[in-house]
Amino acid sequence: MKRQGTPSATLISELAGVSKSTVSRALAGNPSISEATRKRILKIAAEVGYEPNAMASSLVTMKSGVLGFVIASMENPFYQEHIERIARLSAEAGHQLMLFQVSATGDLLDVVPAMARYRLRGAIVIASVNSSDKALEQCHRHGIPVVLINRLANDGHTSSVLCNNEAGARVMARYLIEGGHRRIAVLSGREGSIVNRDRLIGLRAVLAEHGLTEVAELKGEFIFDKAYQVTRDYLKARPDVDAIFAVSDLMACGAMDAARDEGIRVPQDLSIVGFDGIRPASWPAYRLTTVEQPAEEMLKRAIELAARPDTGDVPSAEVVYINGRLKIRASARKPAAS
Amino acid sequence: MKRQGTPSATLISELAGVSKSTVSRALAGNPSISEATRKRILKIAAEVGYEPNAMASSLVTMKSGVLGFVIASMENPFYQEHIERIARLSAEAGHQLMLFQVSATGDLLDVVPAMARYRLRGAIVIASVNSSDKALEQCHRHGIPVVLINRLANDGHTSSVLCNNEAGARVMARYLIEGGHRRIAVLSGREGSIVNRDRLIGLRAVLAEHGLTEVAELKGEFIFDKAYQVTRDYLKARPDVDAIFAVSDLMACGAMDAARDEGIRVPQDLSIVGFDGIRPASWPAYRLTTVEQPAEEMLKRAIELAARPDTGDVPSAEVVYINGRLKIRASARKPAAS
DNA sequence: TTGGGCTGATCAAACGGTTTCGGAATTTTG
DNA sequence: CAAAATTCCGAAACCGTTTGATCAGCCCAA
Repeated sequence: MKRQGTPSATLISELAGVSKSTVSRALAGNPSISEATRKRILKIAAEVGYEPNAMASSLVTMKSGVLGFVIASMENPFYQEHIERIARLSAEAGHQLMLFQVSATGDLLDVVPAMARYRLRGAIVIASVNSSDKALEQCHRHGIPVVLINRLANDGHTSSVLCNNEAGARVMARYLIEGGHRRIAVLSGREGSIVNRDRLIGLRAVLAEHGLTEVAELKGEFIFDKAYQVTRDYLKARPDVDAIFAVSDLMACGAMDAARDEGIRVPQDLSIVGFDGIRPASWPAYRLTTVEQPAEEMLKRAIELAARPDTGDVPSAEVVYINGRLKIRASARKPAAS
Repeated sequence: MKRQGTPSATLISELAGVSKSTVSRALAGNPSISEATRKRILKIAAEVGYEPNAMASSLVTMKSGVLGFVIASMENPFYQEHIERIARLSAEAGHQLMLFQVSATGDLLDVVPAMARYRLRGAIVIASVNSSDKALEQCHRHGIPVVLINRLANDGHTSSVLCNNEAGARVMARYLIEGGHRRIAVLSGREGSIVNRDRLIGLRAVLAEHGLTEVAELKGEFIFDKAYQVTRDYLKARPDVDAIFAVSDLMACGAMDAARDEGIRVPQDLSIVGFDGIRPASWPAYRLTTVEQPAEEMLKRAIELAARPDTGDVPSAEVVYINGRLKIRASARKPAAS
């Protein structure tokens, strides 16, 4: 006897001497099945290890329980770290997660056909993937609600959940000011990125309130090596600078390494701060003070939005901002205790 | 007119004035469809943005194109870093990736029902997830070939692909010896882990060849903080030690931070080496010499094994070892140039 | 004229579930 | 005891594909 694969509901029905409708209802907990037969069916199903075929059911019910998660090949560990978080959260919400990867130079458009073929319930797209209007429009045509993380669309369909980057940058900026820093350089990311833009806006707003402007803008492009190199070059000339406000933790770590290699002590000679809350930033080599993105809440909201019950009407796009939290460690001089 | 969702093959067939069988065959490139109608159908399909329903086809063909990737909630960034790699590789191989997450205290068994419901083509399970014999047996009963990464099973069904941990440890050990190190401590991981065991075996074999044994075993449990703490405590007493052989990069980084915080210079006073090839280990803060796991090849092989064409017969389990590569950086004293 | 071999398309039956509708058996009610 | 209500279950249609069987033409040989 060669048993192969998972048994079907039909098999269960034969074993139990009932129809497959009954099996289906029994497993669904439909009250129109007597407790006795329900028990019996469940018992048999458990014995033979029956699991209903998810594809068959989503075929007939016309609804899918799988969410797409679209990532890019990227260096930033922020999203890498939270992929298991989102897997857990979506499992808790009763969804499966399917991964789609677009190359660094590619566009969301590259994976839309695959997403459509699997009739996704919804999709979550992280900031590092390029999502053209055309791609978003196609998703909409295919009936796949998409949620952008730390990015905005203006097509009226796609929702977004973002860390309140501007507000976070403000609190960090104020913290630096209170710590007595006045000559602040910024280590910025890729231009055109919302994350970069809003964090800079927040910083500059606070600086302006104090009649300041940044003393330099170093372009780190969100890349570790680039950030290291550019701040090392900058520091080599011993510029008159108090603090470096890095737009991401990854770049902040690069900057700290640059300072270390230049023999500049952090935070005694120079404060360095970041933004994101990646794991290595907490290591003793860095002890980076930063503002942490509330990844858990962000992803939870994103999942909710991506899996919104289909109300027939076109659900309007939502944009939700969630505040980050200042995490004080040792890489920046602290305000005098008051 | 409210169009919702992706059009079906039936719609295409009506638009083209043919039967849906013809549509199916046309898209499949079946030669029994004339070039003229094939062109016409393809054109219409493209116009309305048709994508075949993957669930419907896998329902009838009885084969699925989705691979499971089972991860654990874990600290080790090694697998985090390569999740996008595996997403890319499986896309190249024509498969989709579905993510399953088991909690740190959980077992593969927790996700087997979900895996079965989606009738996975195969599954790849990384080392940090606990996979009980029962779980593996259930996978087999459900007809899901599973491939373990850096772990072994002995049930005759599940394949494994591993870095050749023992060999890697040997080359690292020889490198240390050639560098003049004689008093070597080991910073070990969780006991019972194959990775830990084989790397220790490799190290000890080479030490024995030179009439040596390790001067201490520090238990880091594969956890950064633990590794930091235990080596810091160890170093505090200024033991007579040449080098620390850490069983993972993550722990090596922790050890380097401990040395730094103890004012011990690396590599002048102490060499520290790791194993894995995680990103932060390459940062200037560490410049860790290590042996890199050949993640690309390992994952590629794993995908091949997990997606092996179903030959009807039970495909026998395979175990493949792939050699790692010594990556020399600055955290260990180098052998004198010969 | 009959028949055989192609070509190009259609029919219908699966695949494994869910759901609507209806029906038999049993119980409650008049 | 008949009628009505209730309980429990089965038959069949359907979801969107694939595929084996079939079939209508057409060309050509016998």
